[in-house]
Amino acid sequence: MKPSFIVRSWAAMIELEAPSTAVAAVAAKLRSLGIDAGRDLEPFLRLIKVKGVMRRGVELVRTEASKNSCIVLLEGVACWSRRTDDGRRQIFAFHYPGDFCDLNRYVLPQLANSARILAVTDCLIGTVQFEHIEEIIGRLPAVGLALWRATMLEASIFRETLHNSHRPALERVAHLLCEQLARREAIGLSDGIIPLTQIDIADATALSPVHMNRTVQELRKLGALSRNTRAIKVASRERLVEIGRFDGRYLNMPKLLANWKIRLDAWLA
Amino acid sequence: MKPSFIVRSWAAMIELEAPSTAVAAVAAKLRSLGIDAGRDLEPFLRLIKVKGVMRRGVELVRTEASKNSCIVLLEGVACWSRRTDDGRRQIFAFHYPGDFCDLNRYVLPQLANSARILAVTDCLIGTVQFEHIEEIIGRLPAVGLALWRATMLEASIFRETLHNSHRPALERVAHLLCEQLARREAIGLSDGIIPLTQIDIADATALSPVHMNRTVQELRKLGALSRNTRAIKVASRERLVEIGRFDGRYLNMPKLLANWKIRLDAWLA
DNA sequence: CGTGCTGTTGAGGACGATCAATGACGGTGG
DNA sequence: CCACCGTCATTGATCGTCCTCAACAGCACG
Repeated sequence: MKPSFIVRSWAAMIELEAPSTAVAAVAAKLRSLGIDAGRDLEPFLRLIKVKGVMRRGVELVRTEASKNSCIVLLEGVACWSRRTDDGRRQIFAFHYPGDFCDLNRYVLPQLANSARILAVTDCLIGTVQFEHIEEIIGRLPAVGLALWRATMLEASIFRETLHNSHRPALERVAHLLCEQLARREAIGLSDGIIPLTQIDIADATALSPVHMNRTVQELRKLGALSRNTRAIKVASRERLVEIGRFDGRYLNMPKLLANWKIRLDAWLA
Repeated sequence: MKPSFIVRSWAAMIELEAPSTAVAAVAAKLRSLGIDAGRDLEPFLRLIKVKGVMRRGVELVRTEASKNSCIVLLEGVACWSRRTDDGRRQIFAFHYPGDFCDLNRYVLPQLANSARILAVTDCLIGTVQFEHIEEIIGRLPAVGLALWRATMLEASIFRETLHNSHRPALERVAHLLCEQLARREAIGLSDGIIPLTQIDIADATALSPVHMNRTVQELRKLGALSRNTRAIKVASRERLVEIGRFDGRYLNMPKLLANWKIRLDAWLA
């Protein structure tokens, strides 16, 4: 990620040289939440201030000055994590461009807890002031509902993760990778590469790195992941969906998933 | 639960003979979400229609007629569950009086999925029409924010459950019981009895009933649960909190938890 | 050209699942 | 009142998935 477009100005995002992919990702996300592209989208985009690049591994700290704002991821991958009792890192969910990383703080600030937002890769982030959110919700109620939906979608992902987390390692990892693949495709990242280390995935599935590695090898052997690279690259989406018994409807992206083969069992029972 | 107070009328809840404990529970819940008791509370309570008693084990079905409404639990215990691939029941969360069981359907109806609301004990339920929610949110924005908070609180519980679900059985069960205890105390149920079967708890912790039983026995041996009854009865809250390393701040009940001994580690790190 | 992180492999051990059987309790109907 | 039945609780034995420890290889980085 070249830092050429980093601007710390407080001017509006769309007036800046924020990468077009970032703007597109945020717009795609908002549209999927029901924001009217013609009327409400632009006013909201104008609230996003580009903050800058955060290096991989650092916490997306909220400085004292920006305590009353929340973070929008513009480029890269972040995660919502916490330390477990034994000092391990647990990853609740990954964030992709267009995601609001800590919108929960707007709704329940007193709950601000031990969770941390970490940059999993180098990240470009923006912020939105709480007061601006409050103002636009009052002015455009549809935006309020869209933000509510954004948090509900996150809850839906938590639920699915919870469901997934008590399944055997192979299915578990396959399912997680399916989700990441779908969410990346939803914002135009369709190269099939999932830019996470095996350790990242281990922390997100609560598997040991060792067993994670064996599981990845198994997925490669089964033809779901590519064998030609150290990176996590999906070789066969169908295979992965099948292994993970992935039913992506919890992600609220009907159009995208129309192209996917999806299990129907649970919905017909 | 005597059916004497069952009224299927559409008159407002507080004008009915809904048990006072139910009204108190709903009111307590709403107040904890930031509803102004003097101004916004009563208008909201008036929207709740008492529906009737559901027997233990049945699904809290939404009839066609009430498709556009959501369920408020008034008495008893319900759960949000799903069938796993192998036919097992998985419980995501329990519901107590005052909880909105499916408010998510109001926000993201298209996501209405394979999840089911089941009565874990006999339940008294009420409903609120979506149109009434929409109306009151428009009129009293504070109610809208409170409902958003309600869904966020649920998400917070999911997150904690996710965190908890990768710990050893003993801690896991102790933590779950702590949560149920706290949530019951919050609505005035302070007898220390948790009206769940070991099978219910097994389904909520993804443990086998056999191992669940051994864990319960261990908790009894450790003095956390009472040995004098078949029921799950807490003998020592302190012991249970200690074993489960329970930090209840994710529940958003600061006043209640002031009496609890709570771990501070994660918050100071 | 080391230094650190990530990926990879082997061996042993633990936690919890599974199978199977029995006991205890509550409700139902004769 | 008692016999019956279903659900829940309890116990023992075996087995499997995944963790842990330990060591090493490969790649990226300064």
